[in-house]
Amino acid sequence: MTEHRFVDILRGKFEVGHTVTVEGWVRTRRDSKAGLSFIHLLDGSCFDPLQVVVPSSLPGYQETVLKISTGCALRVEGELVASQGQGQSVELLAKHIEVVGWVDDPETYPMQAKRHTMEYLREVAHLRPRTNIIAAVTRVRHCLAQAIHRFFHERGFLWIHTPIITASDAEGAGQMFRVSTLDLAALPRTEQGAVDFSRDFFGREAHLTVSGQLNVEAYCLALSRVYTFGPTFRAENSNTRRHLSEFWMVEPEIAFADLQKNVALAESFLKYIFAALLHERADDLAFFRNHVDKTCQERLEKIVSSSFEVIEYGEAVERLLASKKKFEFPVSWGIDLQSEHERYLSEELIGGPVAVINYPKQIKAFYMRQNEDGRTVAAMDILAPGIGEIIGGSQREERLSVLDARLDEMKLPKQEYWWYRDLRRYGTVPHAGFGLGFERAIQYATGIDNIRDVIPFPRAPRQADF
RNA sequence: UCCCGUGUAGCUCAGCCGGUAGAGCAGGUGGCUGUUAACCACCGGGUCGGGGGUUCGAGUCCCUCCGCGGGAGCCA
Repeated sequence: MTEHRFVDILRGKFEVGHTVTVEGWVRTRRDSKAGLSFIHLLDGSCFDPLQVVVPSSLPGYQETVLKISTGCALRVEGELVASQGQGQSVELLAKHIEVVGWVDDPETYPMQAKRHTMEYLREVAHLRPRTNIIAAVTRVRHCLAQAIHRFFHERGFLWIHTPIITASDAEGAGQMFRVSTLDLAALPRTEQGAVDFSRDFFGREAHLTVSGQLNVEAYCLALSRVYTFGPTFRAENSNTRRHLSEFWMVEPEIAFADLQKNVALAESFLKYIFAALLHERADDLAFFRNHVDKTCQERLEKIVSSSFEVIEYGEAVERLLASKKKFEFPVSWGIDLQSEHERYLSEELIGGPVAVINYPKQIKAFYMRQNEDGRTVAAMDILAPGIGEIIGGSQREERLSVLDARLDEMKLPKQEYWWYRDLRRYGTVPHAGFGLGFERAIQYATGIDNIRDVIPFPRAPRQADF
Protein backbone atom coordinates (compact mmCIF):
# COMPACT_ATOMS: atom_id res chain seq x y z
CA MET A 1 0.00 0.00 0.00
CA THR A 2 1.50 3.29 -1.08
CA GLU A 3 1.42 6.50 0.92
CA HIS A 4 1.22 8.49 -2.30
CA ARG A 5 -2.52 8.89 -2.62
CA PHE A 6 -3.98 10.80 -5.55
CA VAL A 7 -5.85 13.17 -3.28
CA ASP A 8 -2.55 14.33 -1.78
CA ILE A 9 -0.69 14.44 -5.08
CA LEU A 10 -3.37 16.47 -6.82
CA ARG A 11 -3.64 18.87 -3.90
CA GLY A 12 0.06 19.55 -4.10
CA LYS A 13 1.22 17.77 -0.97
CA PHE A 14 4.24 16.50 -2.89
CA GLU A 15 6.29 18.99 -4.84
CA VAL A 16 7.01 18.83 -8.54
CA GLY A 17 10.27 16.96 -8.98
CA HIS A 18 9.52 14.43 -6.25
CA THR A 19 9.65 10.75 -7.03
CA VAL A 20 6.48 8.92 -5.97
CA THR A 21 5.01 5.47 -6.32
CA VAL A 22 1.30 5.29 -7.02
CA GLU A 23 -1.14 2.41 -7.25
CA GLY A 24 -4.51 2.34 -8.92
CA TRP A 25 -6.74 1.13 -11.73
CA VAL A 26 -6.70 2.25 -15.34
CA ARG A 27 -9.63 4.29 -16.62
CA THR A 28 -8.26 5.06 -20.10
CA ARG A 29 -5.09 4.76 -22.14
CA ARG A 30 -4.41 7.04 -25.09
CA ASP A 31 -1.36 6.61 -27.27
CA SER A 32 0.63 9.14 -29.16
CA LYS A 33 2.99 7.85 -31.80
CA ALA A 34 4.95 10.99 -31.13
CA GLY A 35 6.37 8.85 -28.42
CA LEU A 36 3.96 8.97 -25.49
CA SER A 37 1.08 7.16 -23.88
CA PHE A 38 -1.32 8.78 -21.45
CA ILE A 39 -2.90 6.67 -18.77
CA HIS A 40 -5.65 7.94 -16.51
CA LEU A 41 -5.38 6.14 -13.21
CA LEU A 42 -7.87 6.13 -10.33
CA ASP A 43 -7.25 5.14 -6.72
CA GLY A 44 -10.57 6.18 -5.16
CA SER A 45 -9.11 8.80 -2.84
CA CYS A 46 -10.71 11.65 -4.77
CA PHE A 47 -12.81 12.26 -7.84
CA ASP A 48 -10.05 13.20 -10.24
CA PRO A 49 -7.76 10.72 -11.96
CA LEU A 50 -3.99 11.03 -12.03
CA GLN A 51 -2.54 11.31 -15.51
CA VAL A 52 0.47 9.08 -16.01
CA VAL A 53 2.68 9.99 -18.96
CA VAL A 54 4.65 7.09 -20.38
CA PRO A 55 7.46 7.81 -22.83
CA SER A 56 7.84 5.14 -25.49
CA SER A 57 11.49 4.92 -24.52
CA LEU A 58 10.47 3.24 -21.26
CA PRO A 59 11.75 -0.36 -21.20
CA GLY A 60 8.88 -2.71 -21.97
CA TYR A 61 6.78 -0.03 -23.66
CA GLN A 62 5.85 -2.11 -26.72
CA GLU A 63 5.28 -5.42 -24.93
CA THR A 64 3.61 -4.09 -21.80
CA VAL A 65 2.39 -0.51 -21.86
CA LEU A 66 0.62 -0.82 -25.21
CA LYS A 67 -1.30 -3.82 -23.88
CA ILE A 68 -2.62 -2.01 -20.83
CA SER A 69 -6.40 -1.65 -21.02
CA THR A 70 -9.22 -0.19 -18.94
CA GLY A 71 -9.42 -1.93 -15.57
CA CYS A 72 -5.79 -3.04 -15.26
CA ALA A 73 -4.19 -2.52 -11.86
CA LEU A 74 -0.88 -0.68 -11.97
CA ARG A 75 1.96 0.34 -9.71
CA VAL A 76 3.82 3.26 -11.21
CA GLU A 77 6.99 4.86 -10.00
CA GLY A 78 7.83 8.20 -11.53
CA GLU A 79 8.51 11.87 -11.17
CA LEU A 80 5.85 14.47 -10.54
CA VAL A 81 6.00 17.05 -13.29
CA ALA A 82 4.00 20.11 -14.26
CA SER A 83 1.50 19.09 -16.93
CA GLN A 84 2.00 20.36 -20.46
CA GLY A 85 -1.62 19.61 -21.30
CA GLN A 86 -4.96 20.97 -20.19
CA GLY A 87 -7.09 19.46 -17.45
CA GLN A 88 -4.56 18.80 -14.72
CA SER A 89 -1.79 20.78 -13.10
CA VAL A 90 0.52 17.91 -12.25
CA GLU A 91 1.05 14.52 -13.80
CA LEU A 92 3.32 11.58 -13.26
CA LEU A 93 6.19 10.96 -15.67
CA ALA A 94 6.59 7.19 -15.43
CA LYS A 95 10.01 5.71 -14.72
CA HIS A 96 8.79 2.22 -14.00
CA ILE A 97 5.43 0.54 -14.57
CA GLU A 98 4.35 -2.73 -13.03
CA VAL A 99 1.08 -4.30 -14.09
CA VAL A 100 -0.08 -5.78 -10.79
CA GLY A 101 -3.25 -7.23 -12.31
CA TRP A 102 -4.18 -7.64 -15.97
CA VAL A 103 -7.68 -7.64 -17.41
CA ASP A 104 -8.31 -11.14 -18.76
CA ASP A 105 -10.20 -10.22 -21.88
CA PRO A 106 -10.45 -6.47 -22.59
CA GLU A 107 -13.25 -7.04 -25.06
CA THR A 108 -15.59 -8.45 -22.46
CA TYR A 109 -14.43 -6.44 -19.45
CA PRO A 110 -17.79 -5.14 -18.22
CA MET A 111 -16.62 -1.66 -17.32
CA GLN A 112 -15.86 0.38 -20.38
CA ALA A 113 -14.53 3.90 -20.26
CA LYS A 114 -17.89 5.25 -21.28
CA ARG A 115 -21.30 5.96 -19.95
CA HIS A 116 -23.26 2.96 -18.70
CA THR A 117 -26.85 2.85 -17.57
CA MET A 118 -27.48 2.55 -13.86
CA GLU A 119 -29.51 -0.60 -14.55
CA TYR A 120 -26.55 -2.24 -16.21
CA LEU A 121 -24.22 -1.21 -13.42
CA ARG A 122 -26.47 -2.97 -10.91
CA GLU A 123 -25.87 -6.20 -12.81
CA VAL A 124 -22.14 -5.78 -12.25
CA ALA A 125 -22.29 -4.47 -8.70
CA HIS A 126 -18.88 -5.95 -7.93
CA LEU A 127 -17.23 -3.77 -10.60
CA ARG A 128 -19.38 -0.66 -10.53
CA PRO A 129 -17.33 1.03 -7.78
CA ARG A 130 -14.83 1.62 -10.60
CA THR A 131 -17.18 4.12 -12.20
CA ASN A 132 -17.10 7.83 -11.46
CA ILE A 133 -20.64 7.90 -10.20
CA ILE A 134 -20.53 4.96 -7.80
CA ALA A 135 -17.10 5.97 -6.50
CA ALA A 136 -18.47 9.46 -5.84
CA VAL A 137 -21.55 8.05 -4.10
CA THR A 138 -19.29 5.89 -1.97
CA ARG A 139 -17.23 8.86 -0.82
CA VAL A 140 -20.39 10.88 -0.12
CA ARG A 141 -21.84 7.99 1.85
CA HIS A 142 -18.71 7.71 3.93
CA CYS A 143 -18.54 11.45 4.51
CA LEU A 144 -22.13 11.58 5.73
CA ALA A 145 -21.66 8.55 7.97
CA GLN A 146 -18.59 10.09 9.57
CA ALA A 147 -20.37 13.43 9.98
CA ILE A 148 -23.28 11.70 11.69
CA HIS A 149 -21.03 10.02 14.23
CA ARG A 150 -19.06 13.22 14.73
CA PHE A 151 -22.21 15.29 15.27
CA PHE A 152 -23.46 13.00 17.99
CA HIS A 153 -20.08 12.41 19.57
CA GLU A 154 -19.42 16.15 19.87
CA ARG A 155 -22.75 16.50 21.70
CA GLY A 156 -22.15 13.67 24.15
CA PHE A 157 -24.41 11.09 22.49
CA LEU A 158 -23.49 7.43 22.87
CA TRP A 159 -23.71 5.12 19.88
CA ILE A 160 -25.82 2.16 20.93
CA HIS A 161 -25.43 -1.06 18.98
CA THR A 162 -29.02 -2.19 19.14
CA PRO A 163 -29.61 -5.80 18.10
CA ILE A 164 -30.11 -6.92 14.54
CA ILE A 165 -32.06 -9.97 15.64
CA THR A 166 -35.20 -9.28 17.60
CA ALA A 167 -37.42 -11.74 19.39
CA SER A 168 -40.38 -9.45 19.12
CA ASP A 169 -42.56 -9.53 16.05
CA ALA A 170 -44.65 -6.72 17.43
CA GLU A 171 -42.66 -3.68 16.46
CA GLY A 172 -45.42 -2.88 14.04
CA ALA A 173 -43.41 -1.45 11.17
CA GLY A 174 -44.13 -3.77 8.30
CA GLN A 175 -43.24 -7.29 7.29
CA MET A 176 -40.21 -8.84 8.97
CA PHE A 177 -37.64 -11.36 7.85
CA ARG A 178 -37.73 -14.53 9.91
CA VAL A 179 -34.56 -15.77 11.60
CA SER A 180 -34.67 -19.51 12.11
CA THR A 181 -32.50 -22.60 12.16
CA LEU A 182 -35.43 -24.98 11.85
CA ASP A 183 -35.29 -27.55 9.06
CA LEU A 184 -37.78 -26.20 6.56
CA ALA A 185 -38.29 -29.67 5.12
CA ALA A 186 -39.20 -31.14 8.50
CA LEU A 187 -40.72 -28.48 10.71
CA PRO A 188 -41.46 -29.47 14.32
CA ARG A 189 -45.15 -29.21 15.11
CA THR A 190 -47.17 -28.58 18.23
CA GLU A 191 -50.05 -30.89 19.10
CA GLN A 192 -52.34 -28.35 17.44
CA GLY A 193 -50.34 -28.62 14.25
CA ALA A 194 -48.72 -25.19 14.36
CA VAL A 195 -44.99 -24.79 13.84
CA ASP A 196 -43.31 -25.35 17.21
CA PHE A 197 -41.00 -22.37 17.57
CA SER A 198 -40.02 -23.44 21.08
CA ARG A 199 -37.72 -25.85 19.27
CA ASP A 200 -36.19 -23.05 17.22
CA PHE A 201 -32.76 -21.52 17.94
CA PHE A 202 -33.99 -18.80 20.30
CA GLY A 203 -36.79 -20.91 21.74
CA ARG A 204 -39.28 -18.53 20.18
CA GLU A 205 -39.95 -16.73 16.95
CA ALA A 206 -37.22 -14.34 15.91
CA HIS A 207 -36.84 -11.78 13.16
CA LEU A 208 -34.50 -9.17 11.78
CA THR A 209 -35.06 -5.75 13.28
CA VAL A 210 -37.25 -3.19 11.58
CA SER A 211 -36.14 -0.40 13.91
CA GLY A 212 -33.73 0.07 16.79
CA GLN A 213 -35.94 2.64 18.45
CA LEU A 214 -37.62 0.56 21.13
CA ASN A 215 -34.30 -0.85 22.28
CA VAL A 216 -32.52 2.48 22.16
CA GLU A 217 -35.21 4.02 24.36
CA ALA A 218 -34.03 1.73 27.15
CA TYR A 219 -30.51 3.13 26.89
CA CYS A 220 -31.85 6.65 26.54
CA LEU A 221 -33.57 6.29 29.90
CA ALA A 222 -30.22 5.70 31.57
CA LEU A 223 -27.63 7.47 29.46
CA SER A 224 -29.69 10.49 28.38
CA ARG A 225 -28.32 11.02 24.87
CA VAL A 226 -28.04 8.01 22.59
CA TYR A 227 -28.43 7.02 18.97
CA THR A 228 -28.44 3.97 16.75
CA PHE A 229 -26.91 3.83 13.33
CA GLY A 230 -27.04 0.49 11.62
CA PRO A 231 -28.82 -1.80 9.21
CA THR A 232 -32.55 -2.32 9.27
CA PHE A 233 -34.67 -4.86 7.43
CA ARG A 234 -38.11 -4.83 5.85
CA ALA A 235 -39.57 -7.82 4.05
CA GLU A 236 -42.20 -5.80 2.21
CA ASN A 237 -42.57 -6.76 -1.42
CA SER A 238 -42.19 -3.20 -2.49
CA ASN A 239 -40.37 -2.54 -5.70
CA THR A 240 -39.74 1.16 -5.96
CA ARG A 241 -36.82 3.49 -6.35
CA ARG A 242 -37.19 4.54 -2.71
CA HIS A 243 -37.22 1.15 -0.94
CA LEU A 244 -34.69 -1.48 0.02
CA SER A 245 -35.08 -4.71 1.96
CA GLU A 246 -31.91 -3.84 3.86
CA PHE A 247 -31.12 -0.22 4.58
CA TRP A 248 -29.42 1.90 7.21
CA MET A 249 -31.18 4.10 9.67
CA VAL A 250 -30.05 6.78 12.11
CA GLU A 251 -32.19 7.05 15.25
CA PRO A 252 -31.22 9.47 18.03
CA GLU A 253 -33.15 9.50 21.30
CA ILE A 254 -32.94 12.19 23.96
CA ALA A 255 -34.18 12.11 27.56
CA PHE A 256 -35.78 14.96 29.48
CA ALA A 257 -36.83 16.35 26.16
CA ASP A 258 -40.04 17.35 24.46
CA LEU A 259 -41.00 17.71 20.82
CA GLN A 260 -39.51 21.19 20.51
CA LYS A 261 -36.10 19.92 21.56
CA ASN A 262 -36.51 17.08 19.10
CA VAL A 263 -37.21 19.50 16.26
CA ALA A 264 -34.20 21.59 17.25
CA LEU A 265 -32.00 18.50 17.32
CA ALA A 266 -33.18 17.40 13.87
CA GLU A 267 -32.50 20.84 12.46
CA SER A 268 -28.97 21.12 13.80
CA PHE A 269 -28.32 17.50 12.79
CA LEU A 270 -29.27 18.02 9.15
CA LYS A 271 -27.38 21.28 8.96
CA TYR A 272 -24.27 19.71 10.42
CA ILE A 273 -24.07 16.68 8.16
CA PHE A 274 -24.89 18.56 4.97
CA ALA A 275 -22.46 21.35 5.82
CA ALA A 276 -19.79 18.72 6.34
CA LEU A 277 -20.59 17.24 2.95
CA LEU A 278 -20.44 20.60 1.20
CA HIS A 279 -17.12 21.27 2.85
CA GLU A 280 -15.45 17.89 2.42
CA ARG A 281 -16.74 16.53 -0.88
CA ALA A 282 -16.90 19.51 -3.18
CA ASP A 283 -15.32 17.44 -5.95
CA ASP A 284 -17.99 14.74 -5.89
CA LEU A 285 -20.83 17.23 -5.44
CA ALA A 286 -19.62 19.08 -8.52
CA PHE A 287 -19.94 15.84 -10.46
CA PHE A 288 -23.50 15.27 -9.24
CA ARG A 289 -24.39 18.86 -9.99
CA ASN A 290 -23.05 18.60 -13.54
CA HIS A 291 -24.14 15.08 -14.47
CA VAL A 292 -26.99 13.97 -12.22
CA ASP A 293 -29.02 16.81 -10.71
CA LYS A 294 -28.32 20.50 -11.26
CA THR A 295 -30.04 21.48 -8.03
CA CYS A 296 -28.55 19.08 -5.52
CA GLN A 297 -25.91 21.42 -4.20
CA GLU A 298 -28.19 24.43 -3.85
CA ARG A 299 -30.66 22.17 -2.04
CA LEU A 300 -28.02 21.36 0.54
CA GLU A 301 -26.97 24.98 0.85
CA LYS A 302 -30.60 25.92 1.40
CA ILE A 303 -30.90 23.45 4.28
CA VAL A 304 -27.68 24.66 5.85
CA SER A 305 -28.47 28.35 5.61
CA SER A 306 -32.22 28.64 6.25
CA SER A 307 -33.90 28.25 9.59
CA PHE A 308 -36.59 25.60 9.73
CA GLU A 309 -40.15 26.74 10.10
CA VAL A 310 -42.42 24.84 12.43
CA ILE A 311 -46.11 24.54 11.75
CA GLU A 312 -48.93 22.51 13.22
CA TYR A 313 -50.42 19.71 11.15
CA GLY A 314 -53.80 21.45 11.41
CA GLU A 315 -52.33 24.65 10.06
CA ALA A 316 -50.61 22.74 7.27
CA VAL A 317 -53.93 21.23 6.24
CA GLU A 318 -55.60 24.65 6.30
CA ARG A 319 -52.87 26.21 4.21
CA LEU A 320 -53.02 23.38 1.70
CA LEU A 321 -56.79 23.82 1.45
CA ALA A 322 -56.48 27.60 1.17
CA SER A 323 -53.94 27.21 -1.63
CA LYS A 324 -56.74 26.05 -3.95
CA LYS A 325 -54.17 23.78 -5.55
CA LYS A 326 -55.58 20.64 -7.18
CA PHE A 327 -54.04 17.52 -5.65
CA GLU A 328 -54.42 13.96 -6.81
CA PHE A 329 -55.33 13.07 -3.21
CA PRO A 330 -57.73 15.59 -1.66
CA VAL A 331 -56.69 17.20 1.62
CA SER A 332 -58.71 17.10 4.82
CA TRP A 333 -57.97 17.00 8.56
CA GLY A 334 -57.14 13.41 9.49
CA ILE A 335 -55.42 12.27 6.32
CA ASP A 336 -51.78 11.38 6.18
CA LEU A 337 -50.00 13.93 4.02
CA GLN A 338 -49.07 12.51 0.63
CA SER A 339 -45.74 13.19 -0.97
CA GLU A 340 -47.37 15.75 -3.29
CA HIS A 341 -48.72 17.65 -0.26
CA GLU A 342 -45.42 17.54 1.56
CA ARG A 343 -43.51 18.85 -1.39
CA TYR A 344 -46.02 21.62 -2.09
CA LEU A 345 -45.80 22.68 1.55
CA SER A 346 -42.04 22.95 1.67
CA GLU A 347 -41.45 24.08 -1.89
CA GLU A 348 -44.32 26.50 -2.54
CA LEU A 349 -46.04 27.50 0.69
CA ILE A 350 -43.01 27.67 2.97
CA GLY A 351 -40.18 27.81 0.46
CA GLY A 352 -37.74 25.94 2.63
CA PRO A 353 -37.40 23.15 5.15
CA VAL A 354 -40.33 22.85 7.52
CA ALA A 355 -41.21 20.77 10.54
CA VAL A 356 -44.83 19.72 10.63
CA ILE A 357 -45.86 18.76 14.16
CA ASN A 358 -48.80 17.32 16.10
CA TYR A 359 -50.43 14.86 13.72
CA PRO A 360 -53.77 13.09 14.20
CA LYS A 361 -53.13 10.12 16.45
CA GLN A 362 -54.94 7.60 14.27
CA ILE A 363 -52.34 7.88 11.51
CA LYS A 364 -49.34 7.58 13.83
CA ALA A 365 -47.61 4.87 15.87
CA PHE A 366 -48.65 3.69 19.33
CA TYR A 367 -45.56 5.03 21.10
CA MET A 368 -46.09 8.65 20.17
CA ARG A 369 -47.09 10.95 23.01
CA GLN A 370 -50.71 11.93 23.15
CA ASN A 371 -51.39 15.66 23.29
CA GLU A 372 -53.84 17.37 25.65
CA ASP A 373 -56.41 17.75 22.88
CA GLY A 374 -56.89 13.97 22.88
CA ARG A 375 -56.83 13.70 19.13
CA THR A 376 -53.23 14.52 18.14
CA VAL A 377 -49.84 13.13 19.07
CA ALA A 378 -46.50 14.90 19.44
CA ALA A 379 -45.13 13.69 16.12
CA MET A 380 -42.96 15.59 13.70
CA ASP A 381 -41.98 15.23 10.07
CA ILE A 382 -39.19 17.33 8.63
CA LEU A 383 -40.11 18.18 5.05
CA ALA A 384 -37.49 19.40 2.64
CA PRO A 385 -37.83 21.03 -0.77
CA GLY A 386 -37.22 18.54 -3.54
CA ILE A 387 -37.94 15.37 -1.64
CA GLY A 388 -40.66 15.71 0.98
CA GLU A 389 -40.27 13.85 4.25
CA ILE A 390 -36.63 13.39 5.17
CA ILE A 391 -37.01 12.83 8.92
CA GLY A 392 -39.84 11.42 11.00
CA GLY A 393 -39.94 11.45 14.76
CA SER A 394 -41.93 12.11 17.91
CA GLN A 395 -41.98 12.69 21.60
CA ARG A 396 -42.59 9.27 23.14
CA GLU A 397 -45.49 8.41 25.41
CA GLU A 398 -43.88 8.28 28.85
CA ARG A 399 -47.11 7.79 30.87
CA LEU A 400 -47.83 4.12 31.41
CA SER A 401 -51.59 4.48 31.69
CA VAL A 402 -51.83 6.45 28.47
CA LEU A 403 -49.49 4.04 26.70
CA ASP A 404 -51.55 1.07 27.86
CA ALA A 405 -54.76 2.66 26.70
CA ARG A 406 -53.17 3.24 23.32
CA LEU A 407 -51.94 -0.36 23.06
CA ASP A 408 -55.46 -1.57 23.85
CA GLU A 409 -56.98 0.84 21.37
CA MET A 410 -54.72 -0.49 18.62
CA LYS A 411 -55.26 -4.09 19.75
CA LEU A 412 -51.54 -4.65 20.32
CA PRO A 413 -50.48 -7.47 22.72
CA LYS A 414 -49.43 -5.71 25.92
CA GLN A 415 -47.41 -8.65 27.22
CA GLU A 416 -45.13 -8.42 24.19
CA TYR A 417 -44.16 -4.94 25.30
CA TRP A 418 -43.51 -5.81 28.95
CA TRP A 419 -39.99 -4.41 29.07
CA TYR A 420 -40.95 -1.35 27.06
CA ARG A 421 -43.76 -0.74 29.54
CA ASP A 422 -41.30 -1.29 32.42
CA LEU A 423 -39.40 1.76 31.25
CA ARG A 424 -42.56 3.75 32.09
CA ARG A 425 -42.77 2.17 35.53
CA TYR A 426 -39.22 2.84 36.67
CA GLY A 427 -38.11 6.44 36.53
CA THR A 428 -39.94 7.39 33.38
CA VAL A 429 -39.16 10.78 31.85
CA PRO A 430 -40.32 12.70 28.82
CA HIS A 431 -38.13 11.72 25.89
CA ALA A 432 -38.11 12.03 22.16
CA GLY A 433 -36.30 10.96 19.04
CA PHE A 434 -36.40 10.68 15.31
CA GLY A 435 -35.37 8.47 12.43
CA LEU A 436 -33.46 9.29 9.28
CA GLY A 437 -33.27 6.86 6.38
CA PHE A 438 -29.58 7.04 5.61
CA GLU A 439 -29.88 6.09 1.94
CA ARG A 440 -32.63 8.63 1.41
CA ALA A 441 -30.37 11.30 2.82
CA ILE A 442 -27.72 10.24 0.31
CA GLN A 443 -30.29 10.36 -2.49
CA TYR A 444 -31.22 13.82 -1.37
CA ALA A 445 -27.62 14.97 -1.33
CA THR A 446 -26.64 13.49 -4.68
CA GLY A 447 -29.85 13.60 -6.70
CA ILE A 448 -29.52 9.90 -7.49
CA ASP A 449 -32.97 8.62 -8.46
CA ASN A 450 -32.81 5.02 -7.41
CA ILE A 451 -31.98 4.07 -3.83
CA ARG A 452 -30.29 0.91 -5.12
CA ASP A 453 -27.50 3.05 -6.45
CA VAL A 454 -26.54 4.68 -3.15
CA ILE A 455 -25.82 1.46 -1.22
CA PRO A 456 -22.91 -0.82 -2.18
CA PHE A 457 -24.84 -4.05 -2.66
CA PRO A 458 -28.58 -3.44 -2.72
CA ARG A 459 -31.01 -5.98 -1.32
CA ALA A 460 -34.51 -5.83 -2.71
CA PRO A 461 -37.14 -8.39 -3.73
CA ARG A 462 -35.40 -10.90 -6.01
CA GLN A 463 -32.17 -8.98 -5.71
CA ALA A 464 -29.39 -10.36 -3.49
CA ASP A 465 -26.92 -11.66 -6.05
CA PHE A 466 -23.79 -10.12 -4.66
C1' U B 1 -48.92 -7.01 -4.85
C1' C B 2 -51.40 -3.95 -8.88
C1' C B 3 -50.88 -0.77 -13.44
C1' C B 4 -47.76 0.72 -17.58
C1' G B 5 -43.37 0.02 -20.34
C1' U B 6 -39.25 -2.84 -21.83
C1' G B 7 -35.76 -7.24 -23.18
C1' U B 8 -31.77 -7.26 -30.50
C1' A B 9 -23.51 -7.62 -30.72
C1' G B 10 -19.29 -6.77 -24.68
C1' C B 11 -22.18 -1.64 -23.82
C1' U B 12 -26.03 2.06 -25.78
C1' C B 13 -29.66 1.60 -29.29
C1' A B 14 -32.22 1.40 -34.56
C1' G B 15 -34.87 -2.38 -37.14
C1' C B 16 -41.51 0.47 -41.07
C1' C B 17 -47.29 -2.93 -43.29
C1' G B 18 -44.18 -10.19 -41.21
C1' G B 19 -39.57 -11.78 -46.17
C1' U B 20 -34.03 -15.21 -41.59
C1' A B 21 -29.98 -8.19 -38.67
C1' G B 22 -27.69 -2.69 -38.62
C1' A B 23 -25.17 1.83 -36.34
C1' G B 24 -22.15 4.20 -32.60
C1' C B 25 -18.96 2.94 -28.78
C1' A B 26 -15.82 -1.17 -27.00
C1' G B 27 -12.09 -5.10 -29.06
C1' G B 28 -8.12 -6.33 -33.07
C1' U B 29 -4.86 -4.31 -37.10
C1' G B 30 -2.85 -0.03 -39.55
C1' G B 31 -2.42 5.46 -39.83
C1' C B 32 -2.18 10.18 -37.22
C1' U B 33 -1.81 13.32 -33.04
C1' G B 34 0.86 16.34 -25.56
C1' U B 35 -3.66 13.24 -25.42
C1' U B 36 -8.35 14.43 -22.01
C1' A B 37 -15.03 9.62 -23.31
C1' A B 38 -8.87 11.47 -28.84
C1' C B 39 -9.45 11.02 -34.30
C1' C B 40 -9.44 8.24 -39.43
C1' A B 41 -9.57 3.43 -42.26
C1' C B 42 -10.29 -1.74 -42.30
C1' C B 43 -11.57 -6.45 -39.68
C1' G B 44 -13.86 -9.92 -36.26
C1' G B 45 -18.34 -10.19 -33.32
C1' G B 46 -25.76 -12.13 -32.88
C1' U B 47 -29.69 -19.21 -30.84
C1' C B 48 -33.04 -11.16 -31.46
C1' G B 49 -34.90 -13.15 -22.71
C1' G B 50 -37.27 -18.68 -22.24
C1' G B 51 -41.34 -21.74 -23.95
C1' G B 52 -45.62 -22.35 -26.99
C1' G B 53 -48.82 -20.71 -31.11
C1' U B 54 -50.46 -18.28 -36.01
C1' U B 55 -48.01 -18.24 -40.92
C1' C B 56 -45.10 -20.74 -46.88
C1' G B 57 -42.07 -17.53 -43.73
C1' A B 58 -41.68 -14.34 -37.01
C1' G B 59 -36.72 -9.79 -34.11
C1' U B 60 -41.66 -8.09 -35.91
C1' C B 61 -48.32 -10.80 -34.63
C1' C B 62 -50.83 -13.79 -30.36
C1' C B 63 -50.47 -16.57 -25.51
C1' U B 64 -47.49 -17.60 -21.36
C1' C B 65 -43.37 -17.47 -18.03
C1' C B 66 -38.97 -14.87 -16.40
C1' G B 67 -35.86 -10.52 -15.81
C1' C B 68 -35.50 -5.29 -15.66
C1' G B 69 -37.39 -0.16 -15.35
C1' G B 70 -41.16 3.57 -14.06
C1' G B 71 -45.65 4.61 -11.32
C1' A B 72 -49.12 3.20 -7.26
C1' G B 73 -49.66 1.04 -2.45
C1' C B 74 -46.46 0.59 1.96
C1' C B 75 -42.78 3.18 4.14
C1' A B 76 -37.30 5.09 5.83
